[in-house]
Amino acid sequence: MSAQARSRRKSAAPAVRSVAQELKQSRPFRSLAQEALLAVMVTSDRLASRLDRELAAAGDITRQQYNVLRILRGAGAEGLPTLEIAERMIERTPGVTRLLDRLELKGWIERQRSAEDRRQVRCKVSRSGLALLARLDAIVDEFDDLPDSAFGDAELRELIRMLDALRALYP
Amino acid sequence: MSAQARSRRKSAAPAVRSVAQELKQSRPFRSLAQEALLAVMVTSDRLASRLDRELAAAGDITRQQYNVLRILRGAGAEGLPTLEIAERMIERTPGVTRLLDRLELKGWIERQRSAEDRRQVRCKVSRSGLALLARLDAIVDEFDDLPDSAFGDAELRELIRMLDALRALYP
DNA sequence: CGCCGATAGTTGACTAGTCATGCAATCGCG
DNA sequence: CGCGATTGCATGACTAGTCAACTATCGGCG
Repeated sequence: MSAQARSRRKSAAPAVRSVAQELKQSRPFRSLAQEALLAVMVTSDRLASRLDRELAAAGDITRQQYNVLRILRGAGAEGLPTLEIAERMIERTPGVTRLLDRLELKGWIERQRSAEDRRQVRCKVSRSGLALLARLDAIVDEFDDLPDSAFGDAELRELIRMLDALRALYP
Repeated sequence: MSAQARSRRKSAAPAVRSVAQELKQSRPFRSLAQEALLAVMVTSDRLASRLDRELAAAGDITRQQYNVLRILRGAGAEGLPTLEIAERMIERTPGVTRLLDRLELKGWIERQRSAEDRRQVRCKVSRSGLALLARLDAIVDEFDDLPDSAFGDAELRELIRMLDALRALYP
């Protein structure tokens, strides 16, 4: 199958810039592998900061805070203990504790020590947190689905496969 | 060309885990596009934190500090003004100023107000900074070239192309 | 029962990135 | 020439992520 299958480009094409150009890098890359790794990281940064801006504009919330709210919504009425949230975020606990502090301050979550195991702190989305999520979901969905218009399914699968394989190289 | 051309897998395969598995995510993704975006970000995080650990172990330095040192080495004996460094890092100035503060404290760079334009601060790698870089380059090169053993050139080119195209969607 | 190790979280001290502000040096234009 | 706009950084106040150390609770075992 052709490389650029169905990449319908916009009228005034937004110019596909290479990683080297984005970085104003003078010298070329040592290897294709190096360029690929850098491309992954630069692309990720761009995606993340774009989403950060949209979320901040729409709901004065950060991406990580949004993620925690979604995780908690998914967990239902009983909520989740702190460490469980940390695991799903692939992040160390201390950061999560403080992130939850901020979420609680803004009134988007509620926390209370578990009765069965008093070491645990159960966290759940508040009513206003759910309302916020409802507003934000549309924005995030639109953001997430943008590639569908420019890539075919086969291409996306290929991209995902390569990224999964790449991760497997760095355990 | 076949999808998994020459992916020589190791004997006891390191198990290719999907993004969903990494995240302990219960529900599947809404779209392939969403999965791809998440794969980019999760993979980037993994790569970055792996490299972070190796650099910290080898030279008590962070990835960003290492990047600045490399940029300055590339700039030669005259060094670069602060804002120029910031541009090449795709980062806002305040962060760079403070990063340079820390680099100077550790003795890896030297700074001084430019004579021609006294608003500028010229930064250059110190002798000890160069020595550090020499030690670290081997480590980073090895890290960067790892994918060469698992991917073919055509695959890497394809990956890079898709990531470039993806970035173009989020200007 | 009582103590000891494991588990759940919090706190402190860093690095880093972001925005808003402030200030000094330089440029440009009348 | 001089004065206002621009440029180049620095500082302050946040969010976030990391490691190390500490507290409180639970569970199991003698």
